[in-house]
Amino acid sequence: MTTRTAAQAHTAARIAHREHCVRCPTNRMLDRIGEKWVALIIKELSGGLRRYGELGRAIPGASQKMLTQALRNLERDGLLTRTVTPEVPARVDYELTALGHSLLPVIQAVAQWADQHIEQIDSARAAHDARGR
Amino acid sequence: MTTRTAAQAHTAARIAHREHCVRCPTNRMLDRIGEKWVALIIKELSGGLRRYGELGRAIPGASQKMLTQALRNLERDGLLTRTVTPEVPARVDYELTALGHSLLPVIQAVAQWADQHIEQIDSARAAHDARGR
DNA sequence: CCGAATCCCCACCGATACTG
DNA sequence: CAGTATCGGTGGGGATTCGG
Repeated sequence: MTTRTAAQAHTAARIAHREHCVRCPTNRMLDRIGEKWVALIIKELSGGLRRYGELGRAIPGASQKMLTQALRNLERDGLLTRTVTPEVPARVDYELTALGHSLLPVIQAVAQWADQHIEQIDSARAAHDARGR
Repeated sequence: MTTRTAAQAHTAARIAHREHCVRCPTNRMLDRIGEKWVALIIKELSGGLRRYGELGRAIPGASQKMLTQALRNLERDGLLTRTVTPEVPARVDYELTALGHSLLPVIQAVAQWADQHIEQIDSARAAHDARGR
């Protein structure tokens, strides 16, 4: 296409640039940590090795599918290990790696900030909603 | 329904419990921070007051719609202020509040961890993919 | 007991066009 | 300049069922 609108050219440039933004380490990790149930899994695993069923019971909100998916992603990224013990019934244990442990302080920093400021956020939101409508 | 399967009862219990998980401050903040473009907006705003267009140019990946949506959510939570100056052409400035500034160290902690460990994660993922298939 | 596989919905996000 | 309105595609995530 030799002819295209300015809007299209602008859109193309934005799409190209988005690749960089999305691949930036900070955003990649925020995406990963922000995934559903990931933070809870890491926190639960910080107490040591856990069986699949234990995790499921510790995090009742997660469906089996989501729990498995999150665990697989974390395993893929080298944040935890998955150990299958072929006995009957089957037994699968999950445990944080060194890399996974190194992530704990970060998550705890977020948790601490959240606990300290959640009331401010709630009241700010309430005030904003009350004024706006 | 006086009669329902054990599976249904279990599901109902999980749904009820999920309410607690989702409302936990840590997860709420992770959801908020993990939202698209939020981290980038905060980082950009850490340099001081910015106009809407400046933010748009600084974050070329975000569409107007997403940028506006994210800004409105952050304003609602009291993390930034939105100031309209009625001149021609229109001018709207965004600026972090004290609460918003207090979030900066947390985001930087995540960013720092990501920068330091992104290579480990990439190599772990590459190794995992190479083995698995 | 630990998943894999399947179906399905709707929430999110992007593109485009229009307004004050 | 700074949005709002609207439409459409996509995929995340939940329920359910089947296998080892």
